[in-house]
Amino acid sequence: MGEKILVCIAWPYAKSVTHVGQIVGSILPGDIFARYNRMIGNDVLMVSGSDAHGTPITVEADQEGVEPDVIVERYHPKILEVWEKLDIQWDLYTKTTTPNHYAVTQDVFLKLLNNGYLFKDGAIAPFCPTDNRFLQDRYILGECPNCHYGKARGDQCEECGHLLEPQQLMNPYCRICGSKTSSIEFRETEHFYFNLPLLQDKLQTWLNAVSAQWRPNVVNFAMNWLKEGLKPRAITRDLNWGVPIPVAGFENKRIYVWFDAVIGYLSASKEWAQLQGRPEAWREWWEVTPENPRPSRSYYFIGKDNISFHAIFWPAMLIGYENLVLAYDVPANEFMQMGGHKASSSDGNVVWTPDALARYGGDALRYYLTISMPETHDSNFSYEELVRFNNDELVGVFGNAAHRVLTFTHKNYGATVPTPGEFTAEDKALLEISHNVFELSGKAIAAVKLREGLAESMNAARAINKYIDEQAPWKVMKTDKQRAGTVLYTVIQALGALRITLTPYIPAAAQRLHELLGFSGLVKDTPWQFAEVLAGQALPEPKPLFTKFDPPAAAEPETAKTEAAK
RNA sequence: GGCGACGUAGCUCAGUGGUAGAGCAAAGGACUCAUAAGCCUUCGGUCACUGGUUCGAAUCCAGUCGUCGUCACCA
Repeated sequence: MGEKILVCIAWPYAKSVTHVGQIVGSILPGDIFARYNRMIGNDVLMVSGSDAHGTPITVEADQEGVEPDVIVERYHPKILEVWEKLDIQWDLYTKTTTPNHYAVTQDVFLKLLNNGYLFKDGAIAPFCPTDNRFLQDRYILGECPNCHYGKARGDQCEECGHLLEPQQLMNPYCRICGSKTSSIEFRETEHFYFNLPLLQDKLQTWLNAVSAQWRPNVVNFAMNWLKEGLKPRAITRDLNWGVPIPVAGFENKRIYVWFDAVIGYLSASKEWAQLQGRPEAWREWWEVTPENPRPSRSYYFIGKDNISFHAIFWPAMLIGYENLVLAYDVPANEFMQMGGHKASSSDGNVVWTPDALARYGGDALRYYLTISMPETHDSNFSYEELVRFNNDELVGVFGNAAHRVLTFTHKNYGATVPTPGEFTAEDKALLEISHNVFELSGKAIAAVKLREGLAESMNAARAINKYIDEQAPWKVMKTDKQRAGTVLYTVIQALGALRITLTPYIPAAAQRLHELLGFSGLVKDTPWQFAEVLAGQALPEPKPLFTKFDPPAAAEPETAKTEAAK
């Protein structure tokens, strides 16, 4: 058995069906990485789920006049459908409303409390007498003291961008009841704080040791945060939606979402273990012991907005809990813009994943999103580019290489893999490429350079087309059928290699090629290594691997705003 | 405003001290097995700008401009 690999993927809000920016930023890179690791024989546990406790969900629930759980239960099943169509191979995709997650969150809370990392402190918070509840900053509106915009929020004025404290707002009022007659009060309340300064040194030591290979934006961001000095951070709120606080006197408060969401990685691992019928199995990935100081390599696939939570707060929580494995790498991606502008679901400037899937399917979407993955800087989504990459590269380069050879073999060699004769230098060169692509692409994927890993396979596909043109088996066959058969055999070996190396990227297409080459079983369970396609192996009737698409109509908007999809 | 990442051919991007690269787009050519796909050739860049270090800078340093993120109640 190989190494234990823990693939943790950022938890999407359960208030939409996910947009392609979320897919390209964390879901897809995690899936590609996990699939590769399974194929090289590593023992992968890949988990995530829907985050139910985010503020946007309570805002939406308040607007609709329903319980937050109604919003969650509306979207969670739709999200599961998206994973199905996108071929995301989870070990478990759960949600933060499970009893298990509540229990694990409370356990972490109590452990940190007992270990001395939490403390209580008073705070002054805005309170609405009409609704009889404390208000979060963004539930308060008022006049901005800076630009005098009338609907500034308690945390920030959207008009001038000024960061605000609720007390600074002029004529503040409650966003829920809208009452301007009963003025907002500022009442005393009490909360638990996570004493991050106590963990500063241990965090620094850990980061210094582990981050040498991390992406520069992640390392610099985290290091800078530590350099400025950590401050205690409140982890409870005056809310009624979230994980209850397991301490007497705090019945009307909840653990705040940023604290419980990251615990999801641990709670999901435990839930997975229970579902396996091996409730202790999660320890194999998580539990640090003297004999096993690094039970697994854990990777956190997130967007750049999430670096502080995964490179600072969550590691601090794990250190405070003791004996749980810390991140091995946090390969945060930059953002994918939409039509040249920042993606924003509130502005409608997003492409919903189900829309993109309905139009072009999983292969084309996965391929395009990988090609344009924002690994080093922001990228940009457009349907036009998606169609172009599908037509030029999937259809034209890879699909064509497979189809031209398989149809030719089918017509002229009795639908079996021809028996090769002597190999020429050119044959050996292509066979060498077919062997090397495993190491070249694998090395890139292992280093989480996923675009590069895909490029290695596509370079091999280009080499196939070049070789076919140079060898011209349709010409050679007229005088030397044995020689032309050797050429076809050679190309089929190269296709056999690509059906494996492309599996993490476009699993459905790779499976189709697997079958077109006469194999049974699942290519995703095939080891990541060269395997000969044996001479004499029967080949089924060839079919094109991919479908060509018409370019999208020019007038068509780049971002769909279908209410139904959301 | 502070901090960080990024800014390279029309487009998407690689390249972190030694004579500027790939794919696509564009132009031309040879071929015909293939979803008129594929192959070959050509065209195309004062590497955001200014200054500095160096024998030598896309690459290191400083500043400027632009994009994005973050700054502790968005996650």
